Amino acid sequence: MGSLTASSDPPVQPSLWPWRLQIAVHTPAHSALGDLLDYVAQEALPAGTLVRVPLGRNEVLGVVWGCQAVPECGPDVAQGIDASALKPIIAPLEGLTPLSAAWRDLIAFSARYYRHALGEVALSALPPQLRKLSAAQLQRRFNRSAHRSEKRRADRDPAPPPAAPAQPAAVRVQLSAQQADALERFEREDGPFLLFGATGSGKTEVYLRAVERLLERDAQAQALVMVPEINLTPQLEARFQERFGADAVVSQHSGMTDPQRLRSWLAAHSGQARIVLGTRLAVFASMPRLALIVVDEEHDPSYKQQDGARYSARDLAIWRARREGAKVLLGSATPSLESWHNSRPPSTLGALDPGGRYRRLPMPERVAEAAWPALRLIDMNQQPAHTLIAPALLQAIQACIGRGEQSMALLNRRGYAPVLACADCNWKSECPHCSAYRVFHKVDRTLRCHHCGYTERVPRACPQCGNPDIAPLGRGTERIEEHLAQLLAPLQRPGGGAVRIARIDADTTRRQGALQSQLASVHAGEVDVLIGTQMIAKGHDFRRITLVAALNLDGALYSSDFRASERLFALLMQAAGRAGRDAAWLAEQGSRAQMVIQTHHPQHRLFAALRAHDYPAFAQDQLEERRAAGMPPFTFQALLCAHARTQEAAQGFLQAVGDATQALPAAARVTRYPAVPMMIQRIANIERAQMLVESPSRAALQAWLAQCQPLLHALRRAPAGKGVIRWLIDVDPQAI
DNA sequence: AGCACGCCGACT
DNA sequence: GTCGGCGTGCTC
Repeated sequence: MGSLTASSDPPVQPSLWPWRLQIAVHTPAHSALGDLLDYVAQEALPAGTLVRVPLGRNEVLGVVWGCQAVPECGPDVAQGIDASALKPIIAPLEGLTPLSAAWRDLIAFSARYYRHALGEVALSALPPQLRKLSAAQLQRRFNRSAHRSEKRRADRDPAPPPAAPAQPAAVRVQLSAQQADALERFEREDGPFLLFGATGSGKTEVYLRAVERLLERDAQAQALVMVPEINLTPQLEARFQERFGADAVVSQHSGMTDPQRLRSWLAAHSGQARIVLGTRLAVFASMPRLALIVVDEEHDPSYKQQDGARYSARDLAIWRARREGAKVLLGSATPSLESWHNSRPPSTLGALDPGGRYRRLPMPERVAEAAWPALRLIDMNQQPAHTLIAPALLQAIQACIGRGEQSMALLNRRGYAPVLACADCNWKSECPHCSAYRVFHKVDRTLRCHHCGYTERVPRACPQCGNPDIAPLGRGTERIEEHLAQLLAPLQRPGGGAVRIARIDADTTRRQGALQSQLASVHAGEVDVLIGTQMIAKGHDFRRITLVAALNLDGALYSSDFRASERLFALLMQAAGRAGRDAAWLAEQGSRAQMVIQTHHPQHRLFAALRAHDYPAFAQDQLEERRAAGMPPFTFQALLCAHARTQEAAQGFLQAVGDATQALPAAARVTRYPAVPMMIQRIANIERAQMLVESPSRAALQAWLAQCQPLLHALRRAPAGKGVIRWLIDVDPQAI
């Protein structure tokens, strides 16, 4: 290991090297390694420097977090580690500005708040190639990207950075009064802001103008714009590039190739990219001159990372904006109840309530007089059992087709049917590895487990009793597609020819670019009826759809998940927004957009609020319920989860941890519930259990979690941890 | 997380 | 007789 010393001076024992560094490397919280590992170096390195270091038998990437001269740090900085055993670093990555203190603070906060190891958060926030490539390969990439930006600068000659709008002002749409208002308040007041804008009210234009003014005002400022899903980045990217030029905008999301990600990361890190567009992972983008963060569709659950390092990109965006003195703008037609509550005006909760910390910017009207669709509920209790599509809905679809208009049907399951069952012996298509049914996919005649991926061909007869009569139960997108095709087969389109039905869901869009091309064919009018999952309700601007139908989204209404109705309302509002976007065209057609919902609970208050497109009424209702029941946002939650060989081991471990926490000083203000199996108890033969903890005080919950973590490590080693594979903590869980 | 070491089943 | 399964332990 001494062979890598940089100079040719007589060799000095590494243990005598004058600098000691604390370095974050990729070690997850459950690995029981400390947050920072100590190394020695011959030269001082500033915090934020990326370095290669030896770890075990490997060479890994690390981020310098601290650096002291050895005489100053004393003998016991690395507790329990013999100072002479410290290894020397291999080398810093040359040609890269160190990561800023603000970036490191964001990482440190995220690690602390979500109870992850610092290094795990830091290293997973960096582009993968930084970790994977050798030093020489990286050097080449750095040089190339520096070269590119230099060339670009030279080309643009004489050229200050690309702040000037690429699009002439005359072409730009005029702002509506409410857009101008919102923008003016955004400029004048301090944030965070919640842009509460109806679907079609022109939120995107407000984002564009906010970014534009920022870039005009400050020749170096950078803006971060986040969207919930990869699918939504291309269209947004197109709009931003049209406005600001292709060079100014880069994207960051997990659908990009590794080289693309490295390039865009470097462009943002160097300050050369003025605008970063991305999904939740972009919240960690290194942006030295960050001045504005936009979180579009802030209510979307996708902002919460659900596996690995769990974090809420929306909440981190708020924190980051405050730390960096940037403005932050959350936008939604159906804000999360948290954000709605945080933006409440003073005194909604009583005379002493000072109101929320956010400013609410309302934009209630849709632009260009896009009308709201008329809402029609179909009571499925009045229909024969197992009706897939009620006659009234079918007639509406037929009428639509007759007028040459498009319709769209939403349901929440892909595949043909969620279960296959034997009528005789009660066999069901359970997954052998998970506590879930395998879904019947008719297209390729398979049974597929949507949790572990286990796939088999559909058996010819019941595997249990040999009965050949096995039947699908319930409905998925494939089945509705087939059913509608049968129902509509006799019908001719106005121009002649059969009705054209298309299906869009995770199965039809698996291929790269498949979604884009399918959407394009809908736009081109090559489709009469579109069937799909929630995917088609999000953000896509269908101009010619006049009928939106929700077939079976009911389950959410009386679900055990207290957030289910909030999500359903958002989905239905979003879906309603898909209909009748092109008002002029509608008027010309002499028709009106409509939304049809099949439901078993037509009396539910959610529908009354939806009919009036009255989100505030719905939110108030929900918030009162949540307050009475002591649920978020009036209380703060976390989940302790354990994965184990057996359910008993998983629950036993959590219970033991829970019992041990009783003695903790922080236990007083925290309510702890018993360990229970997770919603899907077993996935890929791993049993999962969880324990909910709750407190009216965020700080109390944080203190409790901080004290609990050492117990998790200790008990994992004790008899109580026998059979436990891993544990994890989920702060502010999405679903419980 | 990686990656070794280490102790038990079906194969050249 | 070995190749290889993943359980357990270690990394500054």
